[in-house]
Amino acid sequence: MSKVRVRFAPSPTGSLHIGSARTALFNYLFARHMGGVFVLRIEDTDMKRSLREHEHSISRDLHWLGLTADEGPDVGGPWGPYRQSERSHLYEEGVQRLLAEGHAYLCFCSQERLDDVKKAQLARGEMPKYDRQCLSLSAEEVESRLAAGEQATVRFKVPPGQIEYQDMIRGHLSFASDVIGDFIIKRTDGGFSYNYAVVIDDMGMRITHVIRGEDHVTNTARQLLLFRALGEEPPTYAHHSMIHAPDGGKLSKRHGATSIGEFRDLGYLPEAMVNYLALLAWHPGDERELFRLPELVEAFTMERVSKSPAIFDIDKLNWLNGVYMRELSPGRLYSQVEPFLHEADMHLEPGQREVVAAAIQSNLVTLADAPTYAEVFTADVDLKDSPHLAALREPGVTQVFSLLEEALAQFYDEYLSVEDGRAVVRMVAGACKEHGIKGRSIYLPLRVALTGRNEGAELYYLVAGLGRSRVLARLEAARAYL
RNA sequence: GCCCCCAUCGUCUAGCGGCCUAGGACAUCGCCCUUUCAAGGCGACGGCGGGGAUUCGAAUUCCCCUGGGGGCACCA
Repeated sequence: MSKVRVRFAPSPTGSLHIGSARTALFNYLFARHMGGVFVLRIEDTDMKRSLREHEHSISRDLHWLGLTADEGPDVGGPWGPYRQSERSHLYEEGVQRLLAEGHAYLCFCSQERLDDVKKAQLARGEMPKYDRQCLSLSAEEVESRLAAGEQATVRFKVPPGQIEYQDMIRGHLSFASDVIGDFIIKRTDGGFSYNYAVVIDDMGMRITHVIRGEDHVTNTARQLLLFRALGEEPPTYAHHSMIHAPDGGKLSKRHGATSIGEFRDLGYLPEAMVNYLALLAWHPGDERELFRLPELVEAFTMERVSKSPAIFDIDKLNWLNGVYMRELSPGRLYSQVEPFLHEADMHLEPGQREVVAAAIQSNLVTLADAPTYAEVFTADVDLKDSPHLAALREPGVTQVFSLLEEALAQFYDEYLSVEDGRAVVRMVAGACKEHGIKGRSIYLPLRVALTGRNEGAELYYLVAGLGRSRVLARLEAARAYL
């Protein structure tokens, strides 16, 4: 059996959508699992809407997800070029062959006539399809109209019969070919249609498995017919379901983020995206839920891809994002979170970075939440704005403040490690116990004095991450409210 | 209108004729841990769209209905 070759074939008319990203993921997983090759092909036949800028952003997003292609416009490969816009000669060759062998014919119908025919068919309740007006044109007439400078398209002559194939996900699929009209394969502007170009490319790039969205199932019939006419063996197809919005409809901007780039900007980790997208239509067969890319490669099989559409659920993505953020070491978490802090004009001292990262780690849903939780470590606090001052008026608080000052005096560095922070708080608590000072005079009062708030990270994180001078200054300021 | 696909908790899903009193995860709620917020642990709530048929037996097979989605371009 020949080596598996799959392709992900986006058209560069926008950024990478999460639906396309999942298609790319399934292609990647199948290829890697089978020890095959993952090809990236750019479908830029529509010159009007295709932008090189979009191609780059798609590549960047794929790379961010870890879905690197083995062959493609950036890395090359033996069956290129990998942009449809650079493959015109191959398409032309095929068109000439189809024309010569009677599988295609020239059509001179105007757009207006085509629209009228379609309208009439729709009115009669028929499936709209080309009425084959130009199929019966004589060679002489074609010749003379061409000579007269008339514009023509090339249409594929759809043969009668039944089209059947085995879909890896959907099983046996069958279409009557008379429901599809003679479709255009070459446009008047000289460009080639999607359904045709795809066949020439899948053929030329030796693609063995086509894994794509369900929106392509009816295209498959056309493509299969083309393969047959060209005398080539078609690839095996697998059509996965689509991603729906929470209301069951199409996923659109009004439901929030829809592109991979947006999710990245919102502070989601690629691990979470990959894991979530995989789980959206695939199941490992056991009860595991957490999968990084290599584990997915290992476990992925097409048999376990679901047929039914899935609704995008931000809550589960959020949960996964939290899981992966909590797995990061404080240092790595800080570097992930740094751009978001800077974006919020928040700059942490080197000495406090890891402490702060550790302090806020369990609060984060996305990296973008970091400034909200880290703010307490950098912002100035004016206690007179605090609604929690009553907490300071517990017996013994003055003494507690002094005990903290004393404990802190044993350290020289401005910022303490989490461990030293813990030790300081332990010292204070121990001394308080000796002096008979109760907990309610310790924890809340200190928290309010240091932050003005009544909730937040553990006290030892605050002590360590705030830094000696800030802690001492705030205790001093808080004395005015005792 | 015509063609194709899909259908288990709110959501993602397990289930491929008896292991189902339908399992897991997210969300929700409760308890525990924590003198705070989270995180974490434990638990609760919650589902086979409807109707026929096959079978000793159906969430699982078949048919119809209903609902949802996709397609029907000189777009990809």
